Amino acid sequence: MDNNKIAKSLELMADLMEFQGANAFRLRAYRNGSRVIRDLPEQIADMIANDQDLTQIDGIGKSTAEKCKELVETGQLKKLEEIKAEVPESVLGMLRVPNLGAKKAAKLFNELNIETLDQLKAACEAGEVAKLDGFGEKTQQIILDGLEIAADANKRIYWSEADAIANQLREFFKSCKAVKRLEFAGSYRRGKETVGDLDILIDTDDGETVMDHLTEFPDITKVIARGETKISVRLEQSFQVDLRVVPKKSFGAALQYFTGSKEHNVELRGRAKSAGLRINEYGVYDTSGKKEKYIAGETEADVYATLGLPEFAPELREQRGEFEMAENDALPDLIELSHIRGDLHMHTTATDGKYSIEEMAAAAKERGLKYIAITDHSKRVAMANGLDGKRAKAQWKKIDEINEQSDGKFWIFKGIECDILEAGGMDLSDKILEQADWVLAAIHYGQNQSREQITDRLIGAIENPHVDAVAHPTGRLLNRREPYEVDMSAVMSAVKENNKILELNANPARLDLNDVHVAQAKAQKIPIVINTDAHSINGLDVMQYGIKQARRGGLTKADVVNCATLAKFKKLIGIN
DNA sequence: GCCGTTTTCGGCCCGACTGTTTTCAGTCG
Repeated sequence: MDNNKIAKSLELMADLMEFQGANAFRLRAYRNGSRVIRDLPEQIADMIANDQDLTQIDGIGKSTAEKCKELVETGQLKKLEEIKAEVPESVLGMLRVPNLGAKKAAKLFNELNIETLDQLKAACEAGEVAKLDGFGEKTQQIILDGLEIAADANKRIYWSEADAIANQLREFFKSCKAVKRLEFAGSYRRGKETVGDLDILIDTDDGETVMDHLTEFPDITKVIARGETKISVRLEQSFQVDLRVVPKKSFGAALQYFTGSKEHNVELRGRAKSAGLRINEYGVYDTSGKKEKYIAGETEADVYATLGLPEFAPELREQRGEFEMAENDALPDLIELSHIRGDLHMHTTATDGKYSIEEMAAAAKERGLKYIAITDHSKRVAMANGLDGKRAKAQWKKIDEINEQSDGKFWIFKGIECDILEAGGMDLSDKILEQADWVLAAIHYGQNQSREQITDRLIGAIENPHVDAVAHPTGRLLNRREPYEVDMSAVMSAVKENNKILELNANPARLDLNDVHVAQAKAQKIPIVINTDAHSINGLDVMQYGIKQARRGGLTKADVVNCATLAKFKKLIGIN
C-alpha cells in the first residue's frame, strides 16, 4: 500500500467521523496526518518494513502509526470499515453542495436519513428540509440551487487557465480608478498546479465602487455574497472569485493571510501566539499589554519579520519544512524563467508536431533560448507517425547540416523521445540510440500495468547507457488520468545510481513530476530538466508553468540542467 | 488525535458573511 492510499484512508476516516459528530481537533489531527503522509518522500510501507518509528514524523502519533501499520499489513482499517457500516460514503456527496457543510449534512443524514444528492433534492422539494432546527426556507432554497452546480463544484482548473482569468480580471480593473493596488492571493499565487478559486485583494478608499465594478465583469453568472469588505461571485463553469477590500496598513497582512496555505498559516499563527503576538488579516498585534497594539501589516515582509522570519516565496508556503529551512538559513534561491537556456523536449512535423525543425529553432531563438533538442516520437507511437531508425537518422543528418550553417551561438541537439515498450526495453536499438545526442525515455503504452511491471520498465530504460532522461515520469494528466502505478523511490534510486536526469514536463495538463517528487529528487541531488514537450511554436511558452512547479519543489538554477550554458550542457551529455 | 525549553493536561489560527436567531452556529477561506 502506497502513501497516497494510506492518506486517502485517513482522510475518509475524518470525513465520515465528522458525520458522527467527532471532536473537531481530532478530525484535524487525522487530516493533518493524512496530508503529512501524502507529502512524505519515503514510503510508509518501507519505513514499517525497516522497523522505523513512524511517530518520529511530525503530526503522526501513536494512534496514526498503528493505523498505518494495520493498513500496510492487512490492506484495510477495521475502524474505518465499522464507520462505513454506520455512515455510507455516499453522504460525502452532499459536501459538494455550496454552503452545505459537514454539520448540516450530518443533520440531514441523521434526522432525515438522506444519503444521496437525489434524496436531498426530493426532501427539499417536499419542504422537509426547511422544517429542521437551524434550517429554514432560505437554506432549503440555497441547497436546491446548489444541487444544480454540485456536479461542477469543487472542480479545480489548471493553473494556466486560472492565470488567463486572473489576467483578464487585472485588465478589467485597470479602468476602475478607485483601485490603488490589486494583488491575487490564494493557491493561484502559490503556483499550485490546479486552482479552485481566485482571491483578489484591493487597496482602495471606495470599496463599494470596486465591488460594483466586479459585478460588471462579463463572465459573472451569480453574486454569491456581498458585505462591506468582501464580495464573492461565480463565473461560468462555477469558478468562484472572491474580492476583498483591504486598507493600506493591512495590505501585507491580508496578502500573507489569503495566500496561505492554511497549514502554513496555522504554523505561523501558532508561533505568533507563543511569542505573545496575534496575527490576523489586519496585521500583527502585540497582546502582552492591556490593550492590543498594532505593530505591523503593511507588507508581507513586515509581518514575517515580527517573528524573525523571511518573506517566504509563495510557492514554498505549504508547511513542508519551510519554517525549519528558514531557521537553518537554508531557504533555496528559487529558479526563475529567465534562468532557462535550453528546451530539450519538442516535436516537429516529422511526427505529431505542427512545425519544422527550422521553425521550432527560430521560435526558440526568439524566446531567448540558446539550445534545443528535437525529440520526435519513436515508431511505437504509430498514431503520431513515430520515427524508425532510418527516419531518425535522416532527421539527425538534417540537424547536423543546420548546425553546420549556424554561428554556433544556438545549437540543436539530435534527440528522440524513445518509447519504453510494454514488455520492457527500448523501441529503437542501441545502435540507433547511440547516434543521438539526447535520448528521452518515455512510457506511452501499457500504462495500466502493475506497479512492478511499470517500475521495472522504467528502471530498465534508466539503465540503458544511451538514455539521458525519463520524460513525464508518472504519466499523469491532471483532472483526467491518474499517474501510473510506479515505485518512484525505486525509480529515483536508479536515476541517481546511473547518473541520469528526470524531466519536469511543463505542459500545464501534465506538470509531471509533481511538486513533492521534485522536492524528493532535489533531496537526492538528482538533476532535473524542465521541458515544454512543445508540439507547436506556442507550445514553447508553457515553460513558465514548469518553472512554477520547480519553485514549489524548491529548485534553484543549479538543480536544473537546462539552466546550464550551451558549453556546459554539451559537456554534461558528452558532446564535443 | 497530537504535542510540549513554563506543560504529560489542556490547549489546538482567525475573521467575514449569512441565516436563523434574540446572541449564535455554520460555512468558507
